[in-house]
Amino acid sequence: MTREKTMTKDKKPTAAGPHVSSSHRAHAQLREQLLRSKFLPGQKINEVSIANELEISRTPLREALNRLVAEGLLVDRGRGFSVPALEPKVVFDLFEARVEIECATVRLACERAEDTKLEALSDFLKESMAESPDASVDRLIELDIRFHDTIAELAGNKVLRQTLSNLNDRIHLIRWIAMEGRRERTQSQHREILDHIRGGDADAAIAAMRTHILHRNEDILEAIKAAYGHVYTRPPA
Amino acid sequence: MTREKTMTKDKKPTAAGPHVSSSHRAHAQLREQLLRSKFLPGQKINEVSIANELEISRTPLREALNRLVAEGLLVDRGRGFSVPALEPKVVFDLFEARVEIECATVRLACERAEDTKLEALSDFLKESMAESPDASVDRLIELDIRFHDTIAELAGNKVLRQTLSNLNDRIHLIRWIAMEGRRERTQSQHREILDHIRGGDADAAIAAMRTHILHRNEDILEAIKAAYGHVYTRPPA
DNA sequence: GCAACCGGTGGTGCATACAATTTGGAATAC
DNA sequence: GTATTCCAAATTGTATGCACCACCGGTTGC
Repeated sequence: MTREKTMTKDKKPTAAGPHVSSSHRAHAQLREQLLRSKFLPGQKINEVSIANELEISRTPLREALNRLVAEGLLVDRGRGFSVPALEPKVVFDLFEARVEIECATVRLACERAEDTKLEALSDFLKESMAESPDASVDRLIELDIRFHDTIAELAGNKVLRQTLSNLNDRIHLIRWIAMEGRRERTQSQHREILDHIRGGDADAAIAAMRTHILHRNEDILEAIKAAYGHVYTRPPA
Repeated sequence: MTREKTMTKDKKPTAAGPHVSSSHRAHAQLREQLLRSKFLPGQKINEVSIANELEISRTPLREALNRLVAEGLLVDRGRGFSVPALEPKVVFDLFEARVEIECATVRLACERAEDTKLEALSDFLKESMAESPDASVDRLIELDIRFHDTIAELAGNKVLRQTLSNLNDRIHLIRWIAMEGRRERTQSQHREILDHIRGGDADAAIAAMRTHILHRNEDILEAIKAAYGHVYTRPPA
């Protein structure tokens, strides 16, 4: 340990906010790192090293790890934790679940979305399209997430929105991989979906959403393969 | 504390199995108690008293609590945990999410269910109907859960199945309340849904499922009210 | 050479200690 | 009687210590 034996007051070195607990920070940071694939699929989690890195003790760290397990971002191995492996069947299931819930969500959004919010979303899409040609993949994913999350918000169901958010976290890497080579398609499909919502044509919106989301098993499998290639050739950073 | 200061070996007093960790047991037991409404909605969780009751220390207990928070069975209050309140809007959202996902699931089950499994489910329903007239509400809920979970199993998507399981946990009390006075209806509706699945008529199966699940806001609101009445007049046991 | 022991080392699961903060209530003032 | 202040007890968040266990390299026996 590089820290003093007993610390008096140093809860949140970064800023002087209203105090965020160590376990909450650990949860947020680890979630971020997992989305960014800082850890390899299937890799075992070493609590001591991560605790040192985050400069906290193992107790709050383990609380964060337990939450991440419940969220499906980590796996409980009976003794210790690990990063979920990229099993094709599981990834299929995740994408299938996402498609179904996302479709139900656009349908609800068609019924409930207020016009002003739809206009705001339209504006957002316009800006996204202007920016997208030379944006980084990270940025594209960010825009993509924002679009879908906004629709979930318009649907007005927090449970569905939260569920989708969780599913998206769990397939973040695959979505990231698949985003390359789909920059254009993504944006125009978003436009199409939104237009159907604005037109109140739920069936068309659902159909567009269904084709928009990665759904063919071959596509998903290809993305999984590319993900392995990406993850195992990345600089250790 | 009633226990000795240092304990040597007493991990699982009940049996001599392959050792289940304290936090896992705590998670399972607390989940059970939460489903059975041992704690009132909105009630604060006292870690010390529960730790004593479960005869474990606060460390594994808090790990279990953190998992339950991620599962939506508890709420994080910044300082400490509490049981979610019975807010109508949230309950609506939970039921709506359940309906949507359950419908998507029957559709998949229609496409994928093997005939032998469908026969088994049919047999199960037959037994249920024989038993149901004089079964306890607990038993009825158990049968109900089993029916729906089997359909999710037939759909062959573990993520959807797990998601449904979680949603059902979170509305367990309301379902329990609503079950009274629906004993007959429930069974015949199950029969109807299954028959549609066997007939391969996805649309009919979905329609039946939609009407089967509590979906009218008035019905849900009424169940919420009854739940309050039930919960606040229960013997402390 | 290979299999079976075995000492040690790293890592996890859990109990406990402790500081900080909140809560409850008694004592006091008005 | 009500409001206020202040102290003690209760409660949470986190660090630390320890016991147990899995793994691993080496040594021994065959």
